Amino acid sequence: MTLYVLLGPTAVGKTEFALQMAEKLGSPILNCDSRQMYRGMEIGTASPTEEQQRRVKHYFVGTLDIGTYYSAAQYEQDVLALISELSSTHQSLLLSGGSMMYLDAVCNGIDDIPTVDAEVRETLRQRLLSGEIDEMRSELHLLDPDYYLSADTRNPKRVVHALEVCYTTGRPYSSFLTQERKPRPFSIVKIGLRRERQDLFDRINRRVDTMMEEGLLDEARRLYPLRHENALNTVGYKELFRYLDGEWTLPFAIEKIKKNTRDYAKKQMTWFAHDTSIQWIELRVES
RNA sequence: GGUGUCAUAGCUCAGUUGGUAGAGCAAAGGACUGAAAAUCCUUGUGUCCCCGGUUCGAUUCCUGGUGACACCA
Repeated sequence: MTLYVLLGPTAVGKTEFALQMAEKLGSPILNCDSRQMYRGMEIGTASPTEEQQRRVKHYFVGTLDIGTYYSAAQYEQDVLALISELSSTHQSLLLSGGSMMYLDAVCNGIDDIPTVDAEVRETLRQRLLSGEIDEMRSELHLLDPDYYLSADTRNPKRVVHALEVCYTTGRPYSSFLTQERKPRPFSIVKIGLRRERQDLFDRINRRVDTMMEEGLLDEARRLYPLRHENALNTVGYKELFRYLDGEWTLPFAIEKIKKNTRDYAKKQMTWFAHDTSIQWIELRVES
């Protein structure tokens, strides 16, 4: 069995390319976009349409309720389980998406770290909110000096997560990090889509305008009551929430969506650039 | 045609009482092991519109151009 992994920055044109590829391979599409997995965010995440989903069977699209906890590690398990099930009837399978860490979890595996205790998580979250980051940094320095040295301790998320693991397990966070690559019972072929930067940025800007025409603002209004859920800390929604809160004007929020999407695309390209196993396909400007 | 104001980074502008300049936005580079479309870090040399003058030294002051805008005819 061969797993084809189609990846690339947001708005590069993965969805349509994946459909054609899936039809050729006779494979369903295993989605690897962390935000398209949530139900109710179809416009803002440029999810495959119902029509596209009729063309090819999709997995991991709109399967989660907003507010459901999900992670790259869970995704790894779910995808591996599905692949093992489908591999009895398929020679080739197609995974497509741009969520870097999720892709990495499927292709290389992610270390087995115990699930963080919900109470510990909440306590640390509160402490962070009340400005105790310096104390938390000191605690991490004490509990896991190795990790403290190598980690970016200016990034609160890194400090918090490492501490979460230290407190729930009673062991240093770094003791769970093996750097080992997990073997897979199938071969992996990675195909990357890319475009000239200006072309990609033009597509992003245009796509945001199209989303607005398709009713992104209404979608955001509908989701507004859930705005504090992590799934909605997402480009396209977080900016419109600030408009709805009266902090930003609508044109300003739209410019921010475009800018943040461009930044996201850059971040994806930086990540993918290190992966020498990717075979790149250069897409050209469409008229 | 006359008078006035302005001309500085890709854009909008600040500033230098004369010692060659800095913000915002845009842009660029990077990190990443469990909510990652998240989170975090780094990056500002540009004929200071052009020619000449004064000066040890001009982007800054002066003459003359050119362009933009405003007002008056």
